[in-house]
Amino acid sequence: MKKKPVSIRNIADELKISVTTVSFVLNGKAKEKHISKELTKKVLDYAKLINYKPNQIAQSLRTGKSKILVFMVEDISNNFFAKLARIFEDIAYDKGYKVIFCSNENDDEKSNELITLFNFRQVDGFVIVPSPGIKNTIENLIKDNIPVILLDRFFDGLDCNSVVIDNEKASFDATQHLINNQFKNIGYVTIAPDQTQMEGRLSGYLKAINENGLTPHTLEIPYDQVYKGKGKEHIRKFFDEKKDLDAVFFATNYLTQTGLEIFKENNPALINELGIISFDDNDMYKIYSPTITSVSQPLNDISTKLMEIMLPLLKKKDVTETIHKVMVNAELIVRESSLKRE
Amino acid sequence: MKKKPVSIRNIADELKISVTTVSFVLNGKAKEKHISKELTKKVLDYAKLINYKPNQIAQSLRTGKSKILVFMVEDISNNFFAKLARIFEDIAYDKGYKVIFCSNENDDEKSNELITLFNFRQVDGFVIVPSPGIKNTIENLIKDNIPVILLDRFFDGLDCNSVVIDNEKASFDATQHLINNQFKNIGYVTIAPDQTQMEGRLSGYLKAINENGLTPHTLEIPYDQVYKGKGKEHIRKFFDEKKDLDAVFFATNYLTQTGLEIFKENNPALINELGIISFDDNDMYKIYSPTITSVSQPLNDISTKLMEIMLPLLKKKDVTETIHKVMVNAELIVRESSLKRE
DNA sequence: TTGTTTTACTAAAACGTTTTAGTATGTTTG
DNA sequence: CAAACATACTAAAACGTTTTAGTAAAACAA
Repeated sequence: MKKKPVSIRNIADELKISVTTVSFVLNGKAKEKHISKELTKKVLDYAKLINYKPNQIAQSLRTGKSKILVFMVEDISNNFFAKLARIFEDIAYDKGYKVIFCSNENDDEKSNELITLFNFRQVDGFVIVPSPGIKNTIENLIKDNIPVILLDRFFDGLDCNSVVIDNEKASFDATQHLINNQFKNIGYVTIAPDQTQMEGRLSGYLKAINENGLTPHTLEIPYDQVYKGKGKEHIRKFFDEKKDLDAVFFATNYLTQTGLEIFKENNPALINELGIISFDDNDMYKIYSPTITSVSQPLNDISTKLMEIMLPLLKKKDVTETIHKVMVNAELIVRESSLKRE
Repeated sequence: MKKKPVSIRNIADELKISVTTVSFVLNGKAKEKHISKELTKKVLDYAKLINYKPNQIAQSLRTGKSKILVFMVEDISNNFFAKLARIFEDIAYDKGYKVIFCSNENDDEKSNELITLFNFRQVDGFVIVPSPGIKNTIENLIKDNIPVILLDRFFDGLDCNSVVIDNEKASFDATQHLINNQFKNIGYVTIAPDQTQMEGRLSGYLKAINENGLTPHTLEIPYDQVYKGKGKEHIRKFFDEKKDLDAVFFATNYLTQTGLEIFKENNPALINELGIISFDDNDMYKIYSPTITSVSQPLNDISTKLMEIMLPLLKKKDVTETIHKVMVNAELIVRESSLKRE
């Protein structure tokens, strides 16, 4: 049966000293607390011998720190978030933190529910890909002095740490790249741009289109339509109506996949003429026919940045002391689909 | 600044009763402990009013239960595992459990490290996709009476709960399907079959080949080669040497992607003649050209089964009382790549 | 009336730590 | 030679629960 793990008490009893002393030694405060070298060594040796590991729960209760971080994304099974999570996980474990992942489906109610749940269960910090309507909840977290970093998108007018990519620039560059490759009628398919990341992507596209004196062709699909699986119909209709498009820029990975599905069904030949760029990369894009050009977010940089901000934040008494708003650059991975082909 | 959350003590003080009474009421033991209806109602109402949420850490310390489950897979950013995780997460939260995901990279050392870490941090249960050499560690967990369910693969001769698919059947059916479609020289590309799931897949293939009087053509890539990125070279060499193959069955998702990459580079036309089946589905397979036939694992069934086994296990005093070894059937999703095309 | 049972509640211990506020020595210092 | 300080350690409280082992009063039984 389950054997009881050794406690600090066992060590104290065995060595006939107090738990206080053992605790001091184990926490590296031997010097500061004037514990003699010999005793310190004895404690350390014995602790090692019996393979003592502190009970994290007891530690948490006493210190108020759980050593747990929450990493809340839209959908953990989405390739982009999964990859991010994987890297974040590695760094966190290294630093002695556990990570709880969860998916909010970009839904406010679910977001609020999860945040409340975890906040009451005393997690130490949050990384959050926020759904559109939780500005208030985030504000309250900050008021409660809980470390929060927003990821992928943020709220205008809210002073909160964030790590995002420069969506406007990435989108501008991608669009300009299509234009440089002789595409003239470039469509843009997006979900409703009511969040900062989508707003940035749209304005980057429009800026490039305008600067080059071209005409914009945009399709904005309401978010609920996408989740109801109606996205495909909208996109199909868009292409039916815009017969003269020679290129299309999909603002998310999911939209690209839906778009490719439609091309395959309706007009397989088209795919080899049309210029195509996808926001967010996918392992399969490099082996598709044609290979698909994509805007790739630097996953490693993002995760590393998140931790660089989070770790000092966890130590602070006042999380509003310094706010970091980090913007990293995405990379355009040029493949066949964005080049004029004969 | 951070306001202290309300505790059971606040309720007791406010209502001028003991914490014991409050605790009883809050735990639904009012009846059993003879707390009067009126007082019970008063407590409940007041708790609701001040939005009391118990401190989980204190509960954990007292009860020895953390309400945390560990879900350890090979790589959480792998589509198959990510999807599984997502479903498991949902069910777990529903039941009041949090889930910590982690990736062991199919490496024994990393597996052992993570299991030790979490075991000492008193998690309530494990779902583990085991790396090849941790039979012993798993055995020890069971001896310590910790709930464990193995996922995707298991160990021969170890009495441990497990949820796996019927790999042999799935693989046999897939191979037979190729044969039924007039393919005669069917190659099989796998990583080293030293784990039960790979063993099953290989033997299913061989069985179908033998029953039909065909010749097997197998490539077994050692695991370390794959992780070193040498997988591609092995596969390329295999196809160079086996010019007469008319079909190929890839035993994992990753191998399929590598294979497609090679076809694309070496002989793009081939891909439209060759019979191709992939073990494990991918969102992109249905929009590839040709669409790729795959063996798809029933993610929902698997996650549901895991929870069905886990929940009662968490209540038991003796986890070896009943062992569940569940085998679910995979589904062959037939697409263009496995049909003879002209 | 006395004893037993039931009802309605509570005091205090326990979980395993950390930390505050000590004590009892020995060593300097003026 | 007393006062101050440094050294080496410890008792006990605290974190917020759950649970055991009660108690006091009311109800019932003989």
